[in-house]
Amino acid sequence: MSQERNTEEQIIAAAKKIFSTKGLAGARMQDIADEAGINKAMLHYYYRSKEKLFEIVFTEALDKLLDRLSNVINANMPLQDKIRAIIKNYIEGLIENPQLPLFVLNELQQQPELLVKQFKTKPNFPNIQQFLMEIAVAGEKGIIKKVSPLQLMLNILSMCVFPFAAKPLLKGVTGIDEVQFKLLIEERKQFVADFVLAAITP
Amino acid sequence: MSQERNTEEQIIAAAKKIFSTKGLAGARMQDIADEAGINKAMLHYYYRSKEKLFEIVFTEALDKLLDRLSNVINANMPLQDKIRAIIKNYIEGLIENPQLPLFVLNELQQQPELLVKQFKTKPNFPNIQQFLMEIAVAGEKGIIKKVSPLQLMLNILSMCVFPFAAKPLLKGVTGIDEVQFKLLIEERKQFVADFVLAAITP
DNA sequence: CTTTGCATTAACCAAATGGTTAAACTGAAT
DNA sequence: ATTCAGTTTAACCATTTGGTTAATGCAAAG
Repeated sequence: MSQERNTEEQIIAAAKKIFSTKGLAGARMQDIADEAGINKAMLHYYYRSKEKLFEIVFTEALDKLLDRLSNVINANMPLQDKIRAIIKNYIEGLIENPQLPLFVLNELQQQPELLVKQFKTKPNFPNIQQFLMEIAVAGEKGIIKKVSPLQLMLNILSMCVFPFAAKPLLKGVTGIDEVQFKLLIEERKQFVADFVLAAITP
Repeated sequence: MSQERNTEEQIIAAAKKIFSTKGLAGARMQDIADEAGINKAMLHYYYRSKEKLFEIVFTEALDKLLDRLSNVINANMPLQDKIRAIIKNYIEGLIENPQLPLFVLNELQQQPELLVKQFKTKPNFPNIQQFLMEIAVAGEKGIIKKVSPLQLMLNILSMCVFPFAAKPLLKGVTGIDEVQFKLLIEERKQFVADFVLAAITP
């Protein structure tokens, strides 16, 4: 009985929320239990330890970030269109999970091994090499300027992700509120795409 | 006697190192004491509490980030040159403090009030409005394309800062090592500047 | 030499925290 | 109705952690 939702799922949902806002070190098991509306002991009953629970949540988060890339990065379409698609797709994904990047980036800096673990269990990460090659080839063909593929990809990613990571700073420095922030992000899908294409069009 | 360096300074240096790598929640007072080579009680003797110590370190870090911007952002030179200067200057600053952005961004998300506090005590933060106006004017004059000044500034900042925040991810995904990473960053000063100018040149 | 004021340390403390345990509850199968 | 398995809870435990205290060290002033 109790809640209609499965307890395990509720725990994961709660853990996701708490971990992604407070981080591994800052999260308290009690917080997660409260958020899930259950007893603290349940957490250990279903998931042995804080670390185990964290790993599940983190892996899923990182997975979501990488999957979002994979979907478009190796699609079969002209490079320019693909770049537009990547940017649109990625920003839209981040709108749904605004605090994901900072969470993942931060935990990854403190435990880089987590990435290795991810690759071992989920080898379906985006085929970046192929995408980089595509950029190089397009450069040779004169479809776009000759540019360092890695640098270009880094630029694209940077412009998509950074605003979400810097949200509080951005709000504080410019004085914009939540509504304006969302508007800014919405505009950004178009702006960044135009920006990148303008930069690499010969 | 003891060490030649002032104890207070040693504490701050140690706290800076520990806080910026582990964050407020993850840092242990004992770690800081060990790093400084002193007794834990000394930390409380000189700085009342963990929070007080953290605030000093954090404020200094944020200050450094913002100051670095201020220096160039309102200089008196052609916009194109200024953009080049900002990018070069900012990336060089980050090379010296690679983990600063993630530290500041992360703590800022968990306690946005820290920004307000900063503004109260240090009103010398970069005059962004003026810079944005400059971009708008340059757009009107046809010196650069007409673009959203805020979006442009965000793009520039993103491309400078993000690679440092995403360092472990970048290393893990591309397989590059520390040397190659530094090379990549070094190249980036030029690349990002060219990229931006190409994007906004009419 | 003694005093004085700051610096330093070891020992200690209370609260918080991750984790455990044993008992109680629940609903289905016998 | 009883049993039985999985679920849930309250109470408890050991360790960690931020913080305190009382005693000691020590260099300069008297």
